[in-house]
Amino acid sequence: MRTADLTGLPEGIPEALHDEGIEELYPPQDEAVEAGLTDGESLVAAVPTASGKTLVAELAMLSSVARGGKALYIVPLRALASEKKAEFERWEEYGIDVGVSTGNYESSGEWLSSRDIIVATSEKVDSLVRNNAAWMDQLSCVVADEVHLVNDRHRGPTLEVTLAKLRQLNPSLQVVALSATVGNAGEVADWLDASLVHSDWRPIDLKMGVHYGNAITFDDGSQREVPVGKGDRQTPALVADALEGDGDDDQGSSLVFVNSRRNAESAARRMAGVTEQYITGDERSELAELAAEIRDVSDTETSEDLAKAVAKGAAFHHAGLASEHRTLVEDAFRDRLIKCICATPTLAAGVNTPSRRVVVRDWQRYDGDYGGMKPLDVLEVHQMMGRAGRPGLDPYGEAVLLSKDADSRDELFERYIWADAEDVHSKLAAEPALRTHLLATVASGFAHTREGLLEFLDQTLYATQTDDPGRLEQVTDRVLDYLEVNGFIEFEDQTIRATPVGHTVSRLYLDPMSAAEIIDGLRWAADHRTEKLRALEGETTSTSRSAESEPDTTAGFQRASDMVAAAGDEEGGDSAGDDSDFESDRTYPTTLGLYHLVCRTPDMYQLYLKSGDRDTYTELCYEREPEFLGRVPSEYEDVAFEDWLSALKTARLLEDWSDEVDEDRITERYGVGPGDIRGKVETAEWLLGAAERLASELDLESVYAVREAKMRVQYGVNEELLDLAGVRGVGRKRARRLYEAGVESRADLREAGKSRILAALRGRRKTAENILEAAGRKDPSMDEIDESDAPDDAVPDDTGFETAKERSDQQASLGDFE
DNA sequence: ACTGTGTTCTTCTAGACAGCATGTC
DNA sequence: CTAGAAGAACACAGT
Repeated sequence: MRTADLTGLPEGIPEALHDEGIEELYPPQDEAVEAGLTDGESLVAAVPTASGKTLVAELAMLSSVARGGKALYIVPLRALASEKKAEFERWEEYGIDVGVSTGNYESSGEWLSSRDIIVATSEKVDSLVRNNAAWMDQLSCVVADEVHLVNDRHRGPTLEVTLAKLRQLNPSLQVVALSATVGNAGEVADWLDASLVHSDWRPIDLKMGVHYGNAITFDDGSQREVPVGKGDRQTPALVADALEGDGDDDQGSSLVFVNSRRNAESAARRMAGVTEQYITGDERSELAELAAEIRDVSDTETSEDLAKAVAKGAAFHHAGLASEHRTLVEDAFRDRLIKCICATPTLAAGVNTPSRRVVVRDWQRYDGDYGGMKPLDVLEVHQMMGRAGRPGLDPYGEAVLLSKDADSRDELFERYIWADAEDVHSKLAAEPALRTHLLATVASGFAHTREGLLEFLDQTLYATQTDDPGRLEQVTDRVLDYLEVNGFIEFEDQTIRATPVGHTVSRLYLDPMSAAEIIDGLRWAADHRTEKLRALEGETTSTSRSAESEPDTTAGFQRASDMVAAAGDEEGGDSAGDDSDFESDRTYPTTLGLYHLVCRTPDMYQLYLKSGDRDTYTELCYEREPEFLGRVPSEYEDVAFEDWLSALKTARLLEDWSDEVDEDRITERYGVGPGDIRGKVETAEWLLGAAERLASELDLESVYAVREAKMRVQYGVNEELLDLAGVRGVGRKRARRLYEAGVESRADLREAGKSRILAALRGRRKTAENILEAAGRKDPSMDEIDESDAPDDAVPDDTGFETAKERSDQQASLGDFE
């Protein structure tokens, strides 16, 4: 079918498609339209990546909007949300408004109700449903991208439940599910009452093969000679070969998939030696600029290593990178500046980065539960291989697996090249999944009885797949029991109701188990407050940081210790008995205690204990025993002790971060990348926010301590900098510099001498002006201000509460400010 | 003394969603 | 039982 003949789309769109060069629909797209895609019919499209799935989605959404509806596009990753948004925004000139909603980003401007197309992650959609977002019932079309993720143990159930809820809200909803080619796409289609388009067609040919000896053998029987130099260097040979091209061909980029971060980094280092020989003079200087940008992102070893590789035209890519790093690398690869990326599976599922050649170097990955190296799923390998072939650049894409002997070559053909992808299976019956979703289902009124819940669950993929409905019932009963025991729901005859806390937990998007842990911890703290404060007071260890000085901080910001008197006659303080008048300047619970509390929650992904860590953190555990909220498990008897230590390690990372320890040092100390720090901090921020909310709802005096802990991770600063760091344009480093220069608060920013401020900001006039403006200064202009006019006493020594060591720590961390 | 090469031993392991509420003198 | 690569540490031979 020709795009010009499409009907039911908003005016001008068929012509616009034509102008984009899309004159004819691809066969699978054609099939989709035949199946009623533009008439509001539901559809499951199981087709390879890059075979025009997005257009299928667009046709459905646009026609739905043309009929006066509203469309939702569900993505699995935040990064994909912004990618899709950018793509859909080209319809804005035809009157289509696009909005995004993810945890960390929401479209500016009008509220989402006014948008025609909304892009969101599945969790965000779930959350919006829980919070009864106003526009939910206006939806007429929902697109679920990468629907095969229902197979995912952790995140699959969310997608599944969310789709079920959306369909229950609007039974005539058009559901368009986009999936990779999976074994049982038909089952998914049955579940969604949708027709199925199943196809292996792709616009660019994909040749899959195995490299063994001195040649690649492809699935079409052809061979390509790729001699390997001595020393078993298959990957470099393949990367070099792709760059040689076929003469008239364009230089070919390569994507190399490996199974660990370390392997990605070391492979990139080696590939840099190859790509280096194929870059032109112009490219070299562009790459040098890019390398400088990368160094700018973060001042860590990871960043430095990446910059070094990039300068030579190669890069690595994994979740330890800061997201800015990832974007820089992905963009430069798409612009053909970077010739080779060595990546962990992040890249296979992430944003679109097509490549001439894909090398799947490692097809096994360590799996602790499995007990060794586990072969990757066919689906996963297919997704990696599907990245081969750049539209408009390559005549075909090549995906190559590596083997060292003839046997494994045959095995690889068998296992991955000739094989169909596995079936997807709902993971909904797992207890952790049901814990959250049953509570949410009750709390947001989708069901009020046990039978109602089971009826609702009957609309999920799990129900269409299972032949043992009893199992779901069993787990449901166990979970309901758990939820009742923990006070999140209550039974009244046959009806189930969410308690007020239950409602809050559901809306906060917490795993009920996390909420229970947090509530227990905070209550425990209330009960043991005096006793623990005494213990802490008796100590003179180096941990007394939070016991200092007057808070000259934000208005309305109260110390927990200020609350003691007020709390004296309240419930929370009572259990401490007659001791409630115990005086202390110390904040309780401490930040470490709170960080540990949220770190041992199932919503936090903990750091691994490496060799030696066990001893280090066991020692730390005894040292700071009074700070922990709840009983400390026994080192010798408790199996949970390991986990508890991992949580402690994670909590320590957060403590370092909020003690202004330099990023570089943190990455080194904990063996993580800059991206990991950001991730942990973000999660902690969210969980502490939730804890704050719970504490205030349960009338626990620890709200203020929790709030302080949250703000300190959020900005990554000590308490005295909280006010400054709240100013836009002032981060942890600038805040510390300003403070050291005697500018200690937002008010000081408005009043202090400009030359002093300018000097503290290293003479950056523009940033100084922006900051002053953000702080609300009337005359932010830095014209004619000379930083050298700053008075000599620019660094008043009023930070006496710090130990000498901490101080030098901080200064070391500031030395590299830039 | 320095350097290159081979051998053994230790170490370590992918990814990433979510709340809330907006600001100022 | 259901791992294997990287890199450090070490040993040794050649110059």
